[in-house]
Amino acid sequence: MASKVLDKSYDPHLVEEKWYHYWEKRGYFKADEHAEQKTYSIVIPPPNVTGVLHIGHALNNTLQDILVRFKRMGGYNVLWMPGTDHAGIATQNVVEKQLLEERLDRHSLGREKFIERVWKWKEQSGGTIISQLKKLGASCDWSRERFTMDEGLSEAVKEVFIRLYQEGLIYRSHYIINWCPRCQTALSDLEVEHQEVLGKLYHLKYYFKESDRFVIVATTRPETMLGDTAVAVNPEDKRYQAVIGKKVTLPVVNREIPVIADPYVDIEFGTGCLKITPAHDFNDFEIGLNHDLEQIKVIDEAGRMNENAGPYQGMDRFECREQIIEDFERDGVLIKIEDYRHVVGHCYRCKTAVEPNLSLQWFVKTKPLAKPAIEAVRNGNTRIIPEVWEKTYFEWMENIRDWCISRQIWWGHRIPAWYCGQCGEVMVSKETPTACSKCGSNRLTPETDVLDTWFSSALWPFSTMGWPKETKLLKQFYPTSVLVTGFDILFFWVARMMMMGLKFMGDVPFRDVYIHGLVRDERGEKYSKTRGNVIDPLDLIDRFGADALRFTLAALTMPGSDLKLSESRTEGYRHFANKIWNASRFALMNLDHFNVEEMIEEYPPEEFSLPDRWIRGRLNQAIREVQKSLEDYKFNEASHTLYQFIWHEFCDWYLELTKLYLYNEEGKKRQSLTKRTLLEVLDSILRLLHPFMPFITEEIWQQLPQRKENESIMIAKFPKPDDRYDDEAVADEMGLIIEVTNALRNIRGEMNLPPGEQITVLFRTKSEEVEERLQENQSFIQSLALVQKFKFGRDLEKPLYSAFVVVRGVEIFVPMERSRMEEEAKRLQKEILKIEKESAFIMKKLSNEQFLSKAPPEIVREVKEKALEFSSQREKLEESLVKIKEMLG
RNA sequence: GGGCGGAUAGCUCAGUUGGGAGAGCGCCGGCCUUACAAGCCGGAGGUCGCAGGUUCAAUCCCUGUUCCGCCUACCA
Repeated sequence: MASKVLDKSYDPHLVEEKWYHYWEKRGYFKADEHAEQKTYSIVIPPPNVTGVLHIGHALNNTLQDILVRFKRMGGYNVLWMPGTDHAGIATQNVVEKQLLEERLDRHSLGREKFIERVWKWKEQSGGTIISQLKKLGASCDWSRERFTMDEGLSEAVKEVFIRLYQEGLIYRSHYIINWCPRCQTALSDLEVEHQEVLGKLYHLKYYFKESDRFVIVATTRPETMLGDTAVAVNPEDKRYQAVIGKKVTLPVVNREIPVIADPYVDIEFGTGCLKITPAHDFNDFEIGLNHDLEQIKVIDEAGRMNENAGPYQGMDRFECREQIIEDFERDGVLIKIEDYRHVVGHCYRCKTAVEPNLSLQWFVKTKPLAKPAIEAVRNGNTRIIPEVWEKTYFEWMENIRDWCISRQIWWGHRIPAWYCGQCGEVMVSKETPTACSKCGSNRLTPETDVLDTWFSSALWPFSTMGWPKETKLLKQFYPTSVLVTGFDILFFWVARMMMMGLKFMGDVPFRDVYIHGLVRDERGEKYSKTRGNVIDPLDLIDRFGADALRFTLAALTMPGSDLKLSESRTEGYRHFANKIWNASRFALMNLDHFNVEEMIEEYPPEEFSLPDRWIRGRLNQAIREVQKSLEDYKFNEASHTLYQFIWHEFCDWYLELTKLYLYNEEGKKRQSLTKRTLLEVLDSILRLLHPFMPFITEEIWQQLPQRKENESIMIAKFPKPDDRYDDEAVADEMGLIIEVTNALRNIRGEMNLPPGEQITVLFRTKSEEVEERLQENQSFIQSLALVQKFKFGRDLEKPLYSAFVVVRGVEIFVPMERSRMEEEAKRLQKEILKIEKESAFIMKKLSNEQFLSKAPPEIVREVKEKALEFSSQREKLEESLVKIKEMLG
C-alpha cells in the first residue's frame, strides 16, 4: 500500500476535529464494566456546569488525559468519568445578575420560577465546557457523563444526609457562622477568604455604673458594641481584680453589662479589656457560652442594623460604624482611633466582608469522619503526590471543625427535612412525610435551605458510579486509581471525598492523589479577570493547536510548583509538532513503495546498520524513561525525554544517516532494513507521544504503510523496549562518530568554512581498532561533516597548514590554506584555555593526599584518567599552536 | 502567630544514593544542504541568594540569615 505524501507543514485545524469524532464515534472512550482486564479509573474534578474552560481546566484535564491514554494503550480497562457540578452560590449569583438586568429579582419571581430559570440557564450554557474539553482532546467516557443535580446523584445526596443524620453525625443547631450579607447565606469556614485590610482600632470608654470611672475597650468593629453583653479581663490581670463582677453601662443603649474574667483575654494587648459580643464574634460566642451570657443580635441578614440597634436601626453596618463613631466622639466616649492592619474574612464568591452571625444551621460532625481519613493517608492507603501536601492535609484534618452545610440559597439539593408546626418535631426522610411522626399533625413545613455544593461533590467518586445501588461499575472501578487536582481544593473537595468515601464505601476513593500547581502568567501572576491577564486556552488551541498546548502544559508541570505559562513556549511546541510532521513526511516519502511484506521476516540485530541499531537502543531508553516518568507523575520529565529523543536524536542524527542508504540504490537489502527501521521507530515514536499529542500522532499514524482499516493509534499498544538492541558497543561506536562529527563541525563553524567548501580529513591514531572503526564508518562522518576525502595512518605526517583537534586520543587534521592559520591559532588558544581551566581543578584534586586516600577508588581512577587525557590533549594542542606561530613568524 | 515552598545562564525553569552544572526561549556568527527557514550548523553566557558547618569533595546534607511567594490562624 502506497502512502500519501504529507503537506509541507502541519495544520492542526484540519485534523483535530476529524479525529476526535472518529474516536468518539468508534466508542474508544468507553469503559467496559463487564471486561475482565485490569482497570484504571479517574473521576474528573467536575467543572461548574455553566462555566467556560479556563487554563486551569486545560492543565488539569490534559494531565488526566495523558494518564488515561497512556493506561489505555497499556492494556487497561479505563474509565474516565466526566461530569459537571451545579456550583450553588456561583450559579445562583449569575442568574440573579441576569434577573437584575431585567429589573427582576429572585424573590419577586418566587422559588419555583427562579429554579426553572437556573435550569434553563444550565441547559443553555451547560454544553459549553464539555465541548471545550473535547477540543482539548479529553477522552472521557461521555456516555456516562453526570451532573451533581442528576436524579441519581440527588438520590445519593439524600441517602448520605439521612444516614448521617440518623447516626447523629448531622445535627441542627444555633451557632455562630460566617454569613455573607450579599449572598445572604451561611458559609463554611473554608468559603471565607482571609484578607489583610487597613482598618482602624477604636478605643472606647465604658463607664462603671453611676461612676466617673471607666474601662477602656478597643475594637475594630464599634457597631457591634450594641450587642455587647460583657467586658472581659484576664483573671490574672492585677489591674482589674477589683472590678471583676462589677457592672459597666454601655453607651447609647445604656444597657448594663458585667465585667467578667476569662483567661482568653490577652493581658498585653491594648488595655487588657475585651468587649464581648457573643452574637457577632466567634471567640466572644465561645466565651459567652462559658459565662452564660445573653446573645444579642444587632445585625440582620442583609448586613443592616436591626431593632436591637436602637437609633441605628435600618442603617448598613458600615454606615452605622461611621455614625456611631461620630456620636461617640461627640459624647466623649471615643478616646482615640489608631490605624490598624488586621485580617477580615471575605466571601469567596462575591468578596463581601462576611459578618459572623448567630443563626440556626445544619452541621456535619466531622471529627469522627476525619479520623479514618487521616489514618488512610498515614498508612499509605491513599498516597498524596507530591508528598509535601500530606502535611497540609494532616494539619487541616487534625484541626477540623464542624462543617456548616446549610445554605440559604435556592439552587442546590434541598435538605430533606420537615418541621412539625404542632409539636416542633424535626423529620428527616427521603419521601415527603404526610404527618408528624411524633404527634400525627399534618401541619408540616419543609426545610427551605439547600446543601453546600461541596456536600454533593464529596460523594462524586461513588455517586457517579451509581451508589447507593451496588453497581458493576462501582465494583470494577472503585476505588479510583488517581485523583488529579489543584491544591486549592485539597480541603474543599479531596479531604471531604476521603471522609465520605471511607464512610459510605468502606474504602478510600482513590489510591493516589496527584496535586498540580496553579497556572500563572509569565510574570508569575495569577490569572484573573480583574487583573485582565486572562489567557483563553481555546485561543491558544486555535493559534497553536491542541497538541502544542497540551505538550506545553505537560512540559511545565513539575511536582509541587506552579507553572508559568508563556506563549513563546507554546509556540516552541508548535514547532516541535511541525518537526515531527516533517520527519514523518520525510519517512513517508521514502517509504512510498515500501512493501510491508518485507517486515515479516525476522533478522538478528547484527544485520542492521549501525544507525539502525543505535536508534533502536536509544528508543528503548526513551520508552523506559517515559514509562517510568508517567508512572511517577513526572510529566515534565516525560515531555523532556520525548522532545530530546525525537528532535535531537531521531531527527538530528538518525534521519540524516538514513539518507546514506535511502538515497543510494545499491545495497537493496540494507535499504530495505533501513526503511523497516525507519518505519518501526517512527511508529513507536508516535505511540510513545500519543498520550501527549493525540491529534498529530493519529493523523500521521494513519498514513503509515502498514495501517489497516478500522485501526487507531488510540487503541494501539504502548511501545515496549526490545532489549536485543541494548548494545553498549553500538552506543560506543556511534558515540565516536558523533564526537568526531561534532569536532569537525566545530572547526567548520569556528573557521567560517561554508558548507560548499569540502574538506579533507586526516586521522592519526595509535589504536588499530579505533582506526578500523573510523574507516568502517567514514561514510557517516563524510555526509554529516561534509568531508571530501579521508586519510588514515598511525604515523601520518602532520600537514603543514591545517586545523587540529583531538578526539578520544585520535589526532585529527584538516588541511587548509595558510591564510587561515591566524584563525586556527586563535581557535587553538581558546581550546587550550578551556582545557587549562578544567585540568587545573582536576590537578588540585590529585595533589590532595586526602582525596587519594579517602575517595572511592573508582572516582580516583576516573579523575586520574581524565587528568591524563587532558594533559595529552593539551600537549598536542600546544605543540600545534607553537608550530603555527613559528610558521607565521 | 504557625506552617510550607522558592532563590541556578538575559528570561522561564530542570538537575537524589554529594564527584564541579543542563534545556527551552532570547542573543551572536554562518547556511534557502532535495523532511522541515516553524529549519540546519557553530558560538557566547553561570563565585548555583548570603554566611558558617559536616566531608577528601557541597548547587545537593546540617545551622543561621536575607528576599519573594503560598497556605493557615480566635490579639480585640
